[in-house]
Formats: sequence, C-alpha cells, structure tokens
Amino acid sequence: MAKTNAKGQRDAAGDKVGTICRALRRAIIEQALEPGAKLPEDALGDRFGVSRTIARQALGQLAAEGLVELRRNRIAVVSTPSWQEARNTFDVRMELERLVVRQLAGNLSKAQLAELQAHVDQEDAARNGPDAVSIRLATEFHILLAQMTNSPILTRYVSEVAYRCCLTLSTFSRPHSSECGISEHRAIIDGLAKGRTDEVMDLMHHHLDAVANRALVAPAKPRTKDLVDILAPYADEGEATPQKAKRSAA
Amino acid sequence: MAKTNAKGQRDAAGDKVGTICRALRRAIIEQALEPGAKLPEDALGDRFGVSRTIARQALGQLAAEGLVELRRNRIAVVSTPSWQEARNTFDVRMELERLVVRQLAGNLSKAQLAELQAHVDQEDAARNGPDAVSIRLATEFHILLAQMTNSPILTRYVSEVAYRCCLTLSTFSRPHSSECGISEHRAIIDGLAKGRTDEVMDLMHHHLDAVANRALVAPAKPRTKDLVDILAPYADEGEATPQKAKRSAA
DNA sequence: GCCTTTTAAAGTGCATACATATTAGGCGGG
DNA sequence: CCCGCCTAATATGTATGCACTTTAAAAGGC
Repeated sequence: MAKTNAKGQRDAAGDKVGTICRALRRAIIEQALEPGAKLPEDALGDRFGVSRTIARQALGQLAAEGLVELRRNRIAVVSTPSWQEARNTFDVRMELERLVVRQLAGNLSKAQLAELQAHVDQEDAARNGPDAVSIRLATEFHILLAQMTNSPILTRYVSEVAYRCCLTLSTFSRPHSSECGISEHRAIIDGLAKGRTDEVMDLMHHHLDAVANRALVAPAKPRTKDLVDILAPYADEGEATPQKAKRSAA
Repeated sequence: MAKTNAKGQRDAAGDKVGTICRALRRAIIEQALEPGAKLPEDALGDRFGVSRTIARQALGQLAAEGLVELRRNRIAVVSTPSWQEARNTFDVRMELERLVVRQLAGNLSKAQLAELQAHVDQEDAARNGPDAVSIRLATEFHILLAQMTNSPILTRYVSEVAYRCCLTLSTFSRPHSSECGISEHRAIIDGLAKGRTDEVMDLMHHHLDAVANRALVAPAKPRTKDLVDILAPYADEGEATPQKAKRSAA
C-alpha cells in the first residue's frame, strides 16, 4: 500500500493516528480550519491515505482534547467554544501555568534558557509574517515551558488548554492580536533565569490575563454558524419568531 | 434533551463505549483491577457483548485518561504509575482543586451544600465496609465538588487526576485506613458554606497533602484473578447486554 | 537435564462491509 | 408561491475478516 502522506512528512511506522492529529491540530490553531469546519471521516482518511478507522480514532482523540466536537451520527466539526467555556479554560490555564513557572524558576539549565530564547527569537522573526504563524509560535512557547517541567501530565494539560485558548482567540478575538506579548515572554524567561519565583508567577499571571482580556472582550460573534445554534440562547426565554423551531420535543 | 458529557465525547443514549469506560474505571479505582492487570480486547468485548471495535475505543479513551497503558501490538494493561508520575499528578491536583474551592467558596446553594453533606454521610456509612468503596466515595466527593463549578474542563481534569491518584494509592499505599479524611471533607464543606475562601483553600491543600504523604510507602503485590470473573459485578449497568460469558479453563 | 530453536496459539492493527441515521433536494398538495 | 412529505445521496456506528506481531509452549540439540 502506498504510504502517501498528504504533507510528504515521514510516515513513520505505526503512528498514523498521531500524524493525523498533529496535522489537524496545527491546521486548527493556524485557523486554516475555522471553528465549525466539517471533518468527515471519509475525507480525512482519503486525504491521509488511511481508512475511516484511523481517521475516526484521530477525531476521537482530538475530541478528548476539546478541539473537535463529536455528536452522534453527525459529522465531526472543529469546536466552537462558548464564551463561558473560554473563560473557564483561561481560569484553568492560569493555575496550570503558574505551577509550571513555579517549578521552573531557578531550575533551568543554560541550554534550556537558550532554547527558550531561540524560540522567542523565532517569534520575533515571525512578527511581520502571517498572524497564524505568530499565534502558533506564541502557543508553542507556553507548551515548551510546560515540557521543561518533565511532568507528562502537566505538559498534556497545558498543551490542551493552550490549544483551546487558541481556538478561543480565533473565535472571539479580532485579527492582529497576534503579538502575544513577545516582550512578556522575554520577561518571563528572565525571571526564570534569575529564580524569582513569585515574580515570575505574577508575570505569567498578568501575561495570561492580558491575553484573556484581549480575547474575551466581546462575547458574541455571529459567524457562519448554524442559525439554530445562534438562536439557541434566545430560545428558552421569549418566543419571538418561531419559524423553524426545534423539532417536536413535546 | 441530549445529554452533553463534560468530556465532549460520544456519550449519547445508546452509548456502549461510555458504559464500558465507566465500568472499567470503577473496577480500577475499587482495585478489582490492579495496576498491571491485562485487558484484552476480545475478553472485554465478550464480557460486555460488543465487538472488539467498541472495546478498543473504550481502551483508547481510558488510555487518554491515563488509567490504561496502551503499547503497540501488546495487550492493554491497567497503568502502573511511577512514583515520579504520582508526585506530578498530586502537584497538578492540588492546584486544580484549590481553584475549585476558590470558585465555590460562598457560592453554593443550600441544595448543593446538602448534596455534599449527604455524600459525606454516605462516606461515613461506608466506613466499616470494604476499603474499595470508601476509596471510591472519597474520590467521588472531590469530583462532585468539581462538578459544582459548572466548568466542564475543570471537572474533567479533576476527575482524571483524582482517578489517577486513586491508582497511585493502590500502587504505593498499603491496605489502610478506611477513613480518607472524612472529617476533613466536612471541614471543607463548612468552610465553603461560610465563604471563607482562603481558609478553605488551605484546608483543601492540607487535605490533599495528607493523602499524598500517605502514599509514600512500599509497593504492592500483584494479584491476578480471572478477568472475566472480576468484571462480573461491573458488566451489567444499563442497556449493555452481556452475552454468554465463557469461563476460561485454567 | 537444561538451554536453544521451532511452531502454534493468541492478540492487535487495519481495512472493509453492512446497517442505520442524517441531510438535501424533488415532488405534489394546499 | 410556500409548506410538508418522500426519496436518494451521504456519513456515521459497528462487526467481521485478514495480515502481522507477540507470546508461550513444544520439540530438538547439546
């Protein structure tokens, strides 16, 4: 069987599910796939040269991460987080990342600090490039930090919330919020190097708070979603114009 | 109304994967399935009356939650967390649960407080029963708290770490103490009712710290019974119609 | 008698087939 | 012209089959 991978990446032995997940994850956070975009199993399997079985597994995993919504008998779609969910995600994220920097402060090797610096340099270089890349790099900075804790579970959770916050940004935020505070990233690295635990925890806190506030100012953005979904919040209070109401629930 | 699962996964009415997951999760935290126990897809499907496909999905989900280890071409086994992983899990758990009580302090309705009290009463009643039930109830208390935040992601994370901590206890801790700090649970409820945020955060912190420190003992011994027999009490929960269970001739 | 080699059994990895549910468009009635 | 029913195309839900891998036991050599 031809191992034709869509992107020409190495289709290493085994991990086909992981490959698809990574590809989709990246496509989602770079907003190539917008919230609400449909993800049929057939199409995915076709694109990546695998059967529906594998595509399905990948979708299941992404659903567990919160990037994809899976409803029974319906096509999987990229998640459209509600404003409240976004708020909750940011709350969790703050605590987790405070834990990250608390564990890291003063405990990083020179090589690790250099790696962080290099990453932020990359962010700097991409400042004038497309927004999508900037956002991805900013997110990956936080994930990189989490990885340095050597705590698999912390890494996983931070990755998840970071990706989901990205989704949130692409749902609620205006274009060009891309400068995710590169200077703040640098300040955090500096604080970590100097081992000022409390200070760097505050830095991280304010950094994430800034990102959250930038993203969550406007609760509503009626994009090309399903009309019924948009009207859902209005459905239960007052019946204004019942055109295509929900199906006969009575 | 379609029931939306906190995990954003397929959990609709005719849900078999969720049923199997719940059964296995419970079997694991009650230590009917000890760390290292083998979970062949065939046997699971056989026991729950579904095909390997479904059993496989369930295993995949539990693996994502960290309760099961999935290695390529090998039989799935119940996870055996390392000491370091356990430590990391407790660290994360503390932060998450501090966030829970911070959000809850002073914001609980009388009905919710009553529900918590009722749960602890249950714990009390089970104090002289089997250890397994006490441990499960103690874990579920924390999950119940998390659910009251109405934050799906927080609920999911707390559930995961709580279950994994259970696994840790059954790995490192001796068969001790039915009393997993019931009085501490009561104190937490009291603090939440009175809205003393900082105080209840400290309570939770010390409570979890106590639990974690109890898990500093030597390893446990593997006891392998027949999988089919172990799962017998967990098999029928809801609409899953277990087919004929064949006994393996030893 | 013990260790190595061979071989069969058991289990997973993946694709495919079939059943069922959803969706979109056409057709007829009002 | 608009609304509701009916039908075909599409997509998912689940089971099963086949190939490959691992595992354990049996056979054979020293």
